[in-house]
Amino acid sequence: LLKNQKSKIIEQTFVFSSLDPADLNILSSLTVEYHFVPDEYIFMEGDPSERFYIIADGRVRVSKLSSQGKEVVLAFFGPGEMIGEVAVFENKPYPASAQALTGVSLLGIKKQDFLSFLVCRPQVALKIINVLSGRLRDSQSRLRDLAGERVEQRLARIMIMLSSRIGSDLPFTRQELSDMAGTTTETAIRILSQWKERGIISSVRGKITILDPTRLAQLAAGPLTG
Amino acid sequence: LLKNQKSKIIEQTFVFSSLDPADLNILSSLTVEYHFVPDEYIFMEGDPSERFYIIADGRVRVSKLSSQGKEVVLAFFGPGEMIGEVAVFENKPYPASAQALTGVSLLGIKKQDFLSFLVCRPQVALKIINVLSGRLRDSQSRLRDLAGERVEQRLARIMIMLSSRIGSDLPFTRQELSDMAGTTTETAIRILSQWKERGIISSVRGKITILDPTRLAQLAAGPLTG
DNA sequence: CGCCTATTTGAAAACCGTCAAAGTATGTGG
DNA sequence: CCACATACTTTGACGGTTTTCAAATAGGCG
Repeated sequence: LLKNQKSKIIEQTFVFSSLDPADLNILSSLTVEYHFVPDEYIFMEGDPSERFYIIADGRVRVSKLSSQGKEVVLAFFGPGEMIGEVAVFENKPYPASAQALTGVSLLGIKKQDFLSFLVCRPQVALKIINVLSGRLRDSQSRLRDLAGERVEQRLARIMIMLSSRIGSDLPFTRQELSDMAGTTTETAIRILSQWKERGIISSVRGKITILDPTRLAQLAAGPLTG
Repeated sequence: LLKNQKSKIIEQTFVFSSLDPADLNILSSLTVEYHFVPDEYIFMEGDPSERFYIIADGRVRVSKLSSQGKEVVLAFFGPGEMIGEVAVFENKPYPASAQALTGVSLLGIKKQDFLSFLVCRPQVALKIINVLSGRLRDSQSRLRDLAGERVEQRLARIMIMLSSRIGSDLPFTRQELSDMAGTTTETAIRILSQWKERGIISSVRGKITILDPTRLAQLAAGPLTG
């Protein structure tokens, strides 16, 4: 990839959108390009963290394993988003695994290079604070859901969250949804079957379409409380 | 409080520990002192966020409510830690409620004052990034636990996490523990009773003492897997 | 067509929550 | 100092949600 193309990709991310051309140039010269095929792991939970990545193209799933080997999906990320940054800022191993869902192109930046770059660019630091704050908010909201809400509600909320990001066509299997909601494939299937009967969703293999966002939102809000 | 005393408090926090005396002076002049009695709410989930707080003294519980009104505890904080910063950085309402557990003294800093201060102090911004990264890591680790582990394991992990921060004497009721683990008081009691019989813990009203950290760690790791 | 994966369904059981009741510390006021 | 209120702890029984295990069906792709 040419440095010019790298700059274009970097410029389109939220975190680096305010960089002037000179800084953009410096930053892009610090990046190295990486490619992954579908299902390939970009890094694994516990790996030493050498760099973080900006997603240039494709979709990435970030997950952790429970002690029983059950996969718990933390988040999905797409073009323009960062992954692996928590490990870099804490100077610790990656806290979760990242797996390519599609073909994925990444720009990687070495830990030390980036920290040096950051010290002189408080604007970028503030944007990173912003991104981390948003992720923390999401994460804590999901904590509340997992600790306090029933499976049906959790599934509804996950689907609403996903549809707000990628539209009403959700390219996920029931297993992927159940991993996100912290439940099992079978339970997810049973609940989605009910929804299908009631006309709230339709689905074909590996894809779910939300037909009635209003009723889905009612389900997400909880059982008839008044 | 004298400005000098405020500076001493601020200086002892991780985030502001590297500030030089001049900056320390500026920052402490931006703070206002607040006091809360036990059980009083410092702010509520959904309140507009005007400022964030540094804890000078006392302990604070941060929690969210589920749709059924069940309280889910996100974290406890003590002297030198920040609360309410996510709301400030995102310029959104507080995502959770903060309640004083003991008598609490706080230093509050207005949103806009702090953001202006931060723009010129990248060192502080980097420390904040560090703190947020750590909290995100914790939060995601708890997500994994809630989604993938059994109640006994979650309780064991919570207690280990707490004891690593405040020692082997845990000043919490079973209800507080159950709110942290995302379970009910009764279930927490049943499990802790078993542990007491097995000599892993002892307890008096409102306080639990860990007697056998090794076996507790085994429980946290999960059922005999091999 | 054959293989792999996704979806579906059923039955049984485990885990945990809910409800109810009683016992036990702690502190308060008389 | 005792009585009483309050909050924490304990125990039992029951039931519901969800998981687990098993097996069958169906869609997509080489």
